[in-house]
Amino acid sequence: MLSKKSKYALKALLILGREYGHGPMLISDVAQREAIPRKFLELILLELKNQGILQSKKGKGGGYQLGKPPTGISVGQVMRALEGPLAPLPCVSRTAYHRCEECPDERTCGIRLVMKEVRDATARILDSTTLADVIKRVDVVTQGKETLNFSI
Amino acid sequence: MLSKKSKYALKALLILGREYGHGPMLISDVAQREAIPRKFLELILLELKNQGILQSKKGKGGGYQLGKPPTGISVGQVMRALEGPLAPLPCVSRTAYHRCEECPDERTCGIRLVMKEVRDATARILDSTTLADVIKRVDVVTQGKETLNFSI
DNA sequence: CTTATAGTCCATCAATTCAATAGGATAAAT
DNA sequence: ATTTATCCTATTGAATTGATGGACTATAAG
Repeated sequence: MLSKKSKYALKALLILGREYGHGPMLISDVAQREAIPRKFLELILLELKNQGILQSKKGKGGGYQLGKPPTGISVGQVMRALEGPLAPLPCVSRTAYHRCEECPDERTCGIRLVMKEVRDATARILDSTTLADVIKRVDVVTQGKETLNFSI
Repeated sequence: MLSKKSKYALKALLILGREYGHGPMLISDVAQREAIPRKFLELILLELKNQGILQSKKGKGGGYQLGKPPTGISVGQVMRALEGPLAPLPCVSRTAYHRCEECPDERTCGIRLVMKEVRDATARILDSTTLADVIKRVDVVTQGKETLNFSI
């Protein structure tokens, strides 16, 4: 299950993605808009900044903004930054491989064979989906919904 | 990351899968073969039994065996039995759907859109892979390895 | 019917992780 | 200098994870 931390992070990044190009945004504003505990969000955004995903500015007129355009930040990148490797086993991670201590022979481990497939499928999706993609898809759905409401 | 519980469970089930048709096997034997803490494995096998995946017999000549042939037990089924839904969000689970409390509108949630893809991809793999499939794949690899060693 | 065998069940444990909060330090703008 | 806002460290309570101990129950064999 996705942690609240990651959920909050993605929500925040989607907001900052929509705001991209309009200067920095306050933690408090993001927190309020998404009903995220302010102090908790502070930690999350700080971490994302230290991972190079966000930029920040202190003092008046300060706040947070994306470090790159939303087309350049993938969901996979965000989740790895906060939760570590996407892979269900360390021995099938591409970005953070290390062997399972208890595994006598990696090549003949059946669990590994299956989990490798899962990790590849997951990475294929999350690494190819950018914040911009998500925003666009939400807009399409939202648009569709509103049109539907109007037509009633 | 896969919990040790699930890892132990799958290892045990793969052993029991190979042994299928030869009567019950002792917890202690399974534990020893895979270097799993005996008491911990006891809990796991009991849970798998209560979930209908395993059968047990008490007393002398007793032990555990698969409740169905290894072709009839999928990895997805095992993981759901022990860890709950495969889905990264409750709102994208098919087998255990319930909405995210904090989500104002499910239809327009971008995170949901992405995570639904992940859950579908994961479920497609894990639900279509049976214990028998895993065993067979391991045998193919093992066979290949041994042949390779012989040919040197 | 007694005994050895082997799973069942309950309770507890330490260590870690998760979610959240608190408060002072630091940097920047007016 | 003061206000604003992020930065950083520490702490907390609750839940989860991984593991262990011991008493109880069912069964087969003698």
